Amino acid sequence: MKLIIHIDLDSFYASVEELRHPEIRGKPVVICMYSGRGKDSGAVATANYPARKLGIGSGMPLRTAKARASKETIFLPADREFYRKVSDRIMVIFRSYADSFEQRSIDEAYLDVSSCKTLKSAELIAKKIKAEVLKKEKLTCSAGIGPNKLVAKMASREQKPDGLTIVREGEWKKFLDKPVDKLFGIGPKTLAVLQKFKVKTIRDLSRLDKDLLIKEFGERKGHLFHEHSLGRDSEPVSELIKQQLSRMKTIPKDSKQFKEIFPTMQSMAKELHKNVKAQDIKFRTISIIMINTYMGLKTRSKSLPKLSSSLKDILDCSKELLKVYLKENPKDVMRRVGVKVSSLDNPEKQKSLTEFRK
DNA sequence: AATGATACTCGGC
DNA sequence: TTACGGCCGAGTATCATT
Repeated sequence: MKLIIHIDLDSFYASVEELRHPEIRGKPVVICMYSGRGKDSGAVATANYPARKLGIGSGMPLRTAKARASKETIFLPADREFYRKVSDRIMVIFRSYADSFEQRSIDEAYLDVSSCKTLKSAELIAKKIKAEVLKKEKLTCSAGIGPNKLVAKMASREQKPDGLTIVREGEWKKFLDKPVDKLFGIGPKTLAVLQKFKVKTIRDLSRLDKDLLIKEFGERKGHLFHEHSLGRDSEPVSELIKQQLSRMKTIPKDSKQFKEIFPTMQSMAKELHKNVKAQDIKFRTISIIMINTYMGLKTRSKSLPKLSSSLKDILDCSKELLKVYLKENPKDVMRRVGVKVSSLDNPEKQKSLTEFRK
């Protein structure tokens, strides 16, 4: 029998800041991503629980968050390099308890612990992990245990913060009455389509004809939505190999002129290249990403004849792509721009290839 | 028919 | 003009090449 643990850190960024600045502990704390345009331009990355009580949440424009804030609410800029270091140490702990391991994001991971055989011993592992993270890093996490990744993930969301929720095989029915957009993978776009078919709950989705789902969402997604609505998931827990790296930034002011846009793109290319070097990655495809004033996303990309790791390739290519784009779309006014490398060949990939051969 | 390149959508944190 | 970050990965459509 499969036994999967999903575990994530509770309001991670905010919790880390509360540790660094003991004087703000217990107050509402909002971690922000600033765009650099004026002092209230940006969005909320994480809000701690006292801030959530005020109605402040992730993804919210800073304006809105400030309007809802109390006098004592603390706003801090996100310091992702620092959070990354804390995360790396915690992931080492998580990994040490797993047969196989999959880090999903900076604060979240799946652990396959099937070798424990019993639910009881899986529960013990989860408790041990939580205790070790609390002792070593003074942070709490919420964990879910289930027979597959989907159920484990849904379970971990049940009790937060500092929760531990077990969902046994056959207990999926607990989730059936929840609104369908609580199902992992269903966002606003999918919800809008499902509403046409009067689907409100996960149960409604499970009763919808599978062929209809495939017709609406395509083969792969349709199948997945059907399986997920029934609490089924056959995805293995396995190390993710990096597919792409990118950097983006809001430009100082909206513009359609190359000379005002390119400097930001250039500095993103340099930042990106630092990461490429640090991780010893080679790439073949270079893309530019642009978001215009209507928040529409545009991308243009080009593949090189062979793998590269040079900054010059990134710079030359992005410069050319931007020039061509602006020439072809002279009316498009840009707000944010970024650079991405993909079609990677990195050391992780080499490792898994060797694994495969033996 | 398979593969690759490109542009775009969606969802999550 | 009253509106918003910076990432990540998976998937789809379409076209070109082989």
